[in-house]
Amino acid sequence: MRVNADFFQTLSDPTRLRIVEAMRGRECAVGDLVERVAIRQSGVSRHLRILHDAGLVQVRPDGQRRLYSLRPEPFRDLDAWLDGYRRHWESRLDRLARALEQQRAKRSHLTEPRR
Amino acid sequence: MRVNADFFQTLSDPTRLRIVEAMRGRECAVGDLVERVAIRQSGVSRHLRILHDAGLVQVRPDGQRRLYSLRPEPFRDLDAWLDGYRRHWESRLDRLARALEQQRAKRSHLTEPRR
DNA sequence: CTGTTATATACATTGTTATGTATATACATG
DNA sequence: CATGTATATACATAACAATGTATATAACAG
Repeated sequence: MRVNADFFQTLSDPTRLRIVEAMRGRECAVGDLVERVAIRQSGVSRHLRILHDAGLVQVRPDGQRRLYSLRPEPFRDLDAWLDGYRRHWESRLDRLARALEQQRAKRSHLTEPRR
Repeated sequence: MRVNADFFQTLSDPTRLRIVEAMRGRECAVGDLVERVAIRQSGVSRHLRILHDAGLVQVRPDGQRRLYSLRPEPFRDLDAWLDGYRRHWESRLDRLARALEQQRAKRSHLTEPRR
């Protein structure tokens, strides 16, 4: 999915955004989410429907439950969309330097960027 | 500004998103934007008001015109918000490798002032 | 088959939002 | 000051979105 107004629209509801954040890194049944956000089950199901139609989540049946999880693509797409704005706040080099710094602890054999 | 539902809400209108994208990298007067998006001047002014209230744009008077431009912070904040989801699609190392590749071509140009 | 649990959907309601028209304000120019 | 240009805002309208209640579907347990 490409990033457009509909994508932002999907994340523009507070309850729906809470659902997305609750799903970060884990698979959730509808009932799990009802406990975490302050609305009725019907509301959660509707939000999940919207998220699914928008391609943000995927579903997998598990007995009588349905396990929802985030799909990676939309987030990757949002990251790509942000690329067009990155130069507003830092040069790619700065960004790279920061990434390198974060990385250094784990991987010391990476090439220095400039030189 | 932290990234919350209101932030996404601000970008969730197609016209408003077109305005943001039209302002990418350049300062625009209201009249400039009227030419680019298909609504009346009053509508553009209202959208700019919303973008300004949300902290996405800044204004600078220039005679009888008002020059709008994007503020960097919200985009930086969105990038930081995305951090929490990055591991869904690639490791930081993959990300770094891609950044390095993109950087290689432009590197000398960006660092020229320091040599 | 019956009762129970999990999830989805139809409907009504209420609140919000985008837009155009009309008007106001602010600055510029002569 | 008078006129023109650029931008902002008030108001009315029409479309949309989120929610709860009630109900439907589907799977499971016995």
